[in-house]
Amino acid sequence: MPKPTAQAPAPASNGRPADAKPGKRVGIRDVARLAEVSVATVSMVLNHNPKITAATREKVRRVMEQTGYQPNRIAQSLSSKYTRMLAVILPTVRHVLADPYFGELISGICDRAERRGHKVVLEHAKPDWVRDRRHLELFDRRFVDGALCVGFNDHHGFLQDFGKNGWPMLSVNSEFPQWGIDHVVSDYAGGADQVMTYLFQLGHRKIGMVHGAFEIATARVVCEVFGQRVDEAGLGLDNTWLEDGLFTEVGGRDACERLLARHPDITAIFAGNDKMALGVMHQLALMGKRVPDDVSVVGYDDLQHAAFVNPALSTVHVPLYEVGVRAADRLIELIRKRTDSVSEVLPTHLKLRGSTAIAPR
Amino acid sequence: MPKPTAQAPAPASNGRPADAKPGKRVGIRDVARLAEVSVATVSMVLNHNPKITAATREKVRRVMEQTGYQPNRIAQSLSSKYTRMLAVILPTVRHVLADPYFGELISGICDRAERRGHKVVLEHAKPDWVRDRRHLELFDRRFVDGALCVGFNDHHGFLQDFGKNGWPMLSVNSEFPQWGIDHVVSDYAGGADQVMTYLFQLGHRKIGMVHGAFEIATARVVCEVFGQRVDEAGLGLDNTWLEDGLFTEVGGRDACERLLARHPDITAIFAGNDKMALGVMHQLALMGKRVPDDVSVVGYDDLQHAAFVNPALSTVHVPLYEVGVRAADRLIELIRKRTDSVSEVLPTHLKLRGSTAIAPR
DNA sequence: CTGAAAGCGCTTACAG
DNA sequence: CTGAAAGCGCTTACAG
Repeated sequence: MPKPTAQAPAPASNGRPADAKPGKRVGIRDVARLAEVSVATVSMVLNHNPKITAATREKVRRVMEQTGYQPNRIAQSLSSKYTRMLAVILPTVRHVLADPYFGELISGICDRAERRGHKVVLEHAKPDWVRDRRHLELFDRRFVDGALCVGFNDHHGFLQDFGKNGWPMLSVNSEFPQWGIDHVVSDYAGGADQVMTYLFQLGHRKIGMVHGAFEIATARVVCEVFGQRVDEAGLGLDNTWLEDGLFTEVGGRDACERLLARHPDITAIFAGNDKMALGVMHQLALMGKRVPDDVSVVGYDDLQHAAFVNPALSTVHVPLYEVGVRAADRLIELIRKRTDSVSEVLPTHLKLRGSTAIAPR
Repeated sequence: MPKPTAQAPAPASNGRPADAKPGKRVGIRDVARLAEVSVATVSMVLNHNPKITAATREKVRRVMEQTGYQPNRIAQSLSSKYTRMLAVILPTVRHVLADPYFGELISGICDRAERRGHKVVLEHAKPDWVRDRRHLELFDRRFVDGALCVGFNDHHGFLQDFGKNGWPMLSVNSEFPQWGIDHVVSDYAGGADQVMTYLFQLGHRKIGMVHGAFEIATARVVCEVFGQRVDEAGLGLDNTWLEDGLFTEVGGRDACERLLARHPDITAIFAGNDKMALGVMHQLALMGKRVPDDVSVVGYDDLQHAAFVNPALSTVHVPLYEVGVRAADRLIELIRKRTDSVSEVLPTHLKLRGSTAIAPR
């Protein structure tokens, strides 16, 4: 195995210029001295203050480069208003971090935060964490400038605490109209509407809905759209065509079983997320129903996985990564007071694959 | 929907005591004044300095409680040596954050870090991030006190930079003997050994190995154990019984196909991780082989998922969450100089489920 | 056991 | 356009 070369010529990028006192990191005053300007000037160069001449700026820049100077961000934060840190707060669901839904959102958040010079700290909102008001401590003790909350529901009343205390917080891909919380979400109603239009076009009239928990606003929205479209079409489908699938594979499977027991003539099932849709497909296979020949299945989310099942799942594409990106952007604007309220909706669209077909007969 | 009560009696935990100047947060000097001690004393109470009398401590504590005082951690960090932040550095693999392997590790890290008063910041080691030496900036600019690296391999030479600069860093569940990097890992050799012993006991003699990439030390180790045990047993299995499965489902599937094309009489397949094992099982089903009647399959990792496939996967349990916990613990010790070198190995053990059985014939 | 003072390394008015 | 000085909110020797 090739041994790595022990030492590259090593530029002064380790923070110790040849001409600095040994054992001492180079600070802003070293740079000022070497560049023959004041520390205020160096600071202004650092902060892209337009008052500085191009010439001075270059002179200072050169010294910073030569000395490998890196501003101490702790000192910067103490003097300035910002920490340039964002918190991502997650609920304590087992394996949140192993869930592609969260993975996509967080990836988007991290990438954009990084690009805009912010770091991301991860927090789990455990019951005692909230009880001890650690969520406020995040701001009170100046850990972060803002927070992004992902995956919470109506039972998480603590979300209101941020706004009450004037701290920038954004809910990511879930909304809380009852609490007036800023948010960046995707268009769940629009996606559901497209699904219904599409199923009608295919001739489906006996449509079941497997929904997620109603404490989640977006789940309610999807159900409302379902109910509305079904009523408008005069299909006469009552509540027995809706089942709670708990947002899980197993829940979806069981919901499907109940649905078919009641309505063996069902020709299409709309699931509130892809996980439940996979559970539904699993159950249909067990019951000897072919997808899509006998029953069409539509999911919601468009997780990576959904394209690789058999048949590939028709679903609503939710731009999770992009939602994360926009959320980071908007939170930073909120922090800088470039805006004082965020309510952004990103479009969703139908992703047609193999699990849907014309209604039988 | 029940409206949340608008306002609880609200203790002074919002950081603004009734008797403080309005608009000003309570600081250490306010506490000192109200408690009739010096700021030094308050600071010492804050830091559990044993020199402080119980009486004084209580007096100060009471004032802190009444005023809702929270120390500004930016100021604390500037004055002290520590930021109490840890970085978790991840490779740029698409969907790292949606991978249960990483999810478990990171959960362990976050939980323990939190318990020990540390926050976790997430970093993606993109090529240009490393090129711009942002990994060193993490320390140079005092973002964190230490770093935990997860999921890297022999191509990631930048891992050596931390040690060269004296920054605390730990590799989590991967090791780099060639670079002498501190690590907390699980016992891959031991697990592989148990698998081989078990397969021999079941009477298997024609055993195939689907391994992961060799730039990962643990993958090499598993293969070495496989080769060694097979040689010791005098089975005469050459390299044609090994196939690279790329650590993915699809890779495992393809590797299985190649293996069976060459050795149709194979009775057991050992896969280097669960993902590949699932791919193997998938392929076996396609080829009309029954698991475990015709071919036994063993995985490695024991991801949540492995217990829920059909038949449930026999695999090596890797205590990922616990590895994360220990890594956080040891890193903090490294930071506090309680130790100066970490090389910890957590035990693995066989988890027997339905995918293994006595060799046919 | 406690206090007065210096200092951590920056930014930000305020002068010039 | 640049500089001298105060200040951010703590901790840490150093006296007493």
